[in-house]
Amino acid sequence: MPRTFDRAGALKKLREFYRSHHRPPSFDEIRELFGYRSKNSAFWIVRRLIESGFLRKDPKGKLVLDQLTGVKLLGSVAAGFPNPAEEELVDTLNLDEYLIRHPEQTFLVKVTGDSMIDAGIHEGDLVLVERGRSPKEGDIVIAQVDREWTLKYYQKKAGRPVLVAANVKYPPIVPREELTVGGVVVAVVRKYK
Amino acid sequence: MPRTFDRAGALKKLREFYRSHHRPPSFDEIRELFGYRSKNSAFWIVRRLIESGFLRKDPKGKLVLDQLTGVKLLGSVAAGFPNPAEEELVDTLNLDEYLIRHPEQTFLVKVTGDSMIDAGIHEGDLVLVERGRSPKEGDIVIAQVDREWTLKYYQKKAGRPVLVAANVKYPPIVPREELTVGGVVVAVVRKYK
DNA sequence: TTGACAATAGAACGGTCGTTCTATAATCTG
DNA sequence: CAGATTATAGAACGACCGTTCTATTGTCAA
Repeated sequence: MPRTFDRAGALKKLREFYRSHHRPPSFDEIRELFGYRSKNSAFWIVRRLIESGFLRKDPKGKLVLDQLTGVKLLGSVAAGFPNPAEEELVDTLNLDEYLIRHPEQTFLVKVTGDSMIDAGIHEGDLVLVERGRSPKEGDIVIAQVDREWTLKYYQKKAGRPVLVAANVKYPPIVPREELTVGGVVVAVVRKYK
Repeated sequence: MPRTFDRAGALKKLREFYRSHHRPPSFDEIRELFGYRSKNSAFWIVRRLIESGFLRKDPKGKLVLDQLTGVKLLGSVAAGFPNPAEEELVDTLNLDEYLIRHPEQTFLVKVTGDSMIDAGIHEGDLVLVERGRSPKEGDIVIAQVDREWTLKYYQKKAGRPVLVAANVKYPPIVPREELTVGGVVVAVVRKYK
């Protein structure tokens, strides 16, 4: 192993392995990945990567490739456009970990209709909904109205809950009976094309 | 091991291990996870889970817990609100895998300003940008205008590229010189609170 | 060309891996 | 209660794991 070598390329290979296998590679698999004939060479690659802080090990000695599933988070648009090639990145973000706090109570729902259009939630978007959380005023909730489930702002008027659409076309809804809230919207995801 | 046992609870434990360790547990770790004193018990748990299709193994015999990092995707809102406890779920989705096709060329940028508000992209949202892709008409791009980077629709007028905001406040921009496109927006992510 | 050093190969180690086998304990059945 | 059945324990296996050691090859400078 050279003192300096292609760290980016090496990490890329490990990342790809992790992405497709959902586990870190063994040293023998690393050997194969890099085309060596001796496991020892893989050992040195890993050693160098650990020394330079790009890799680490468990208390149990297992390789940990966290941060390798994430995507680079750069600064804001207006703040000037940083070059991702250079190391000006603010952070590395795993979208699942970033958005989902309680995986067991969270699920995705596809949005139909335009009742929340002014809140920037369009038809076809996916909303991340967390169940079992009591909504606060201003939260967007998924609630049952007339046997139908819809997205609405959760508001209060004279102590009673009111469902308000983010669209002038739809009037506020004051539930007559008990209001059934399916969950609170914690995030919106829109994929183009 | 009973013929029927708490599959949901078992999977939850394995899921939690995977989430925190970023690798599948060994049989000894499974034993510990479930409070047994013999690895053999862990072996039977795994066997049952594989038999019932909740777990599988590599060609190399390693445990694969894919789909365990994801979040349940249910039907659409208007289509009625399915109960996630029941097995009516449409799919299980890993957000990273769903949104990011080319991890190396993709990065996140935080949005400032309101130039794309009518496209449902608000200040504070994160946009997933893919570099090195030539924009098609109608794509949202991150482009350089007067030394500043902004989000705009990419349009063509008389064969020449035009940048159009999704906000009547901002007039279309016809670049005088070469248009520098930093990337194409492939997704929008908004997190509440 | 020779010597020094870096990079890779290859063999060998103890440890942990997944798995199987047999033994014991717990539970059920009649 | 007896006997059968099931669940767990515990020991043992070969295979592969990460690691270390030594040998070989390759590269460069003098």
